[in-house]
Amino acid sequence: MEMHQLRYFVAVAETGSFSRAAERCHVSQPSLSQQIMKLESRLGQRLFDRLGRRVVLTDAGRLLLDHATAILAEVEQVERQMRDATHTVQGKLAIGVIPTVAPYLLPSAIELFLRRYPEVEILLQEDVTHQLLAAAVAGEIDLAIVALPVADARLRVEPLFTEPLWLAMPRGHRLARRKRVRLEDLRAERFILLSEMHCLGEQVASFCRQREFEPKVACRSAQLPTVLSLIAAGQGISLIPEMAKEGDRSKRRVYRALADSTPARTIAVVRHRLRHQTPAMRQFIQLLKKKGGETRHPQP
Amino acid sequence: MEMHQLRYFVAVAETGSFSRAAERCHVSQPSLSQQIMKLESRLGQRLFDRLGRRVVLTDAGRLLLDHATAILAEVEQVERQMRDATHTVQGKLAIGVIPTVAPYLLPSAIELFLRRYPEVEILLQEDVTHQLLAAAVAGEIDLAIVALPVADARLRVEPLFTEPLWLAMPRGHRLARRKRVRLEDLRAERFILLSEMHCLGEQVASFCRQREFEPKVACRSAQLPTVLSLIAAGQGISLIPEMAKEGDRSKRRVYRALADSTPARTIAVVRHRLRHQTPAMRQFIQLLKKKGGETRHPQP
DNA sequence: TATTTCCGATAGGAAAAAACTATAGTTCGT
DNA sequence: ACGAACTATAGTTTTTTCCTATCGGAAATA
Repeated sequence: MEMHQLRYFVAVAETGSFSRAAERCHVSQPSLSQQIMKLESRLGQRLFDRLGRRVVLTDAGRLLLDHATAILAEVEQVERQMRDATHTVQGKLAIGVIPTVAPYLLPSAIELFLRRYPEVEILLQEDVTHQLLAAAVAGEIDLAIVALPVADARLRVEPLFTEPLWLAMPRGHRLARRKRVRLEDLRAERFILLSEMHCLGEQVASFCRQREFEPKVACRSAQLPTVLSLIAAGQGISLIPEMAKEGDRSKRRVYRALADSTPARTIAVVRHRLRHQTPAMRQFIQLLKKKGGETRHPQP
Repeated sequence: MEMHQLRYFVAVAETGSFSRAAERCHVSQPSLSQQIMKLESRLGQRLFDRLGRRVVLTDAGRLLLDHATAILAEVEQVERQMRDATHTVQGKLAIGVIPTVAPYLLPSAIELFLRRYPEVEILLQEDVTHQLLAAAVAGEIDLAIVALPVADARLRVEPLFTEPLWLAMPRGHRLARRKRVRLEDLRAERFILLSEMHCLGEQVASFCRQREFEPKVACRSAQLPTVLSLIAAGQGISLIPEMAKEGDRSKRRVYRALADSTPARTIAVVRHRLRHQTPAMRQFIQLLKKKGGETRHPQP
């Protein structure tokens, strides 16, 4: 049962004539007759009674007509939709975000985006970098928002912005009194870090190691709010991304920049190098860039 | 957009691989790849992202997948239905019947038939012979139940049964006293006939003319119940088919057979000579024959 | 009734489409 | 870096579809 056979069939049913149907379908009458006969033999049913000059549907033909018109209508609809889809921002958009970015950057970005493009359905996946990169490689998500570095030849990395990490400590901490805090001053401090799964945990640790001291780790937590709570409770200090600092409305913590060397992280969009880019993807990335540029320091 | 392209497309989407899809579809991998590419160019959209070893749907592909599976499911369904239809008594059955037969023969026949074959939908058309024959020729009805003679080379005529016409008169009529009524006795009577449109009207008139007398027509009515009422009211006599006589529960009319020559009419099924016969048609005709044979005199 | 017209089916050959084999060019895991 | 796995390309063959010409039957016309 082929599509053109259904087209010919409907044409005959509607015109009541093989000749007129052939004309309408821009084929010769014998070609059309053959295709109808082929369809009939495939279905094991006569579809038309050839009553001399007139051609009428058999009962089987009437049954087929309903389905045939439905099928052709669906085909037409999907073809139209596909043509529209070329330039329309629509469809599903699967985004992966790391947990130390998700709650600060995404809600407002998604709200803005959906207001502008209500035809898009966003599927959000929050997970650690490793998982997100695997998902991007596997094609399970359209794009991942993670922190650099990302080293995978299969992925295309596009930096969005760089934000500083702030030294966070409890209100009344000895370092909080100083105007300028140097890295050296942190040697004696106990650090509260995220678990090794989270890139931010490792970033802070490796930042310290690069400056040649091994941070004393008081505790490794699974999520940033817990880290902040522990800091407020006086259990230690940490380096906190600016977007988290700005979201922090509590008076129990204070933030200081490091005077001598500024730790920072760069947030980037990552997608599969071979993945086709839909208008929705393009627009969303553009929005993220704009949003990053507004409040933070963009970086090439 | 061809059916096999949709089949290939769904196979790739489900297996996540061109090679495995080709295997499933029993074609070579290059053939399948080409058809997918052809489909993509026809729709103006990439359907899959070829991510090295893995193949995943694009957004457009996801959209198409929904429609494609729906279309293929409908195709499969209709093919199954068509195969069943070969031997199943089902579908629509358009029947035409003349008014002097319809109310007596059809209700019980249809009820019996539908109880046996509930999958059939019967469309009843009640009209005079001329119209019914035209409808049969045009293929608008599957079969017509009319009275003979029918002279049209395009139609196939199958007699069902022959039934006598009874002389009907008002209770207390002078002829009602006689045991045997002869044709000769009718010369003086006034006849109540159906209009010329109805075959029965002409049949009675021509029956008389064949016996070489012109009936005196008191009135020509549009339907048989009216004729019966007028007879009861003493306005005249008529010749009434046996099936109408048997349906007559009134005491105000009496019926007599004609002694010398028995007028009769033969009821037949008529259908287009070239029309394909469905199981439903075959079964319905068989039922009519059986029904006719039970109560009346079948005729070859 | 004979004739013309209309229309679908058939026959045979041409064109188009889809299939295959072989192989090139990637990607990706070891 | 090598080899296995996979898709794309090239060139050819097979299958399918389409066309022209014509037949044959049915219906309208003369």
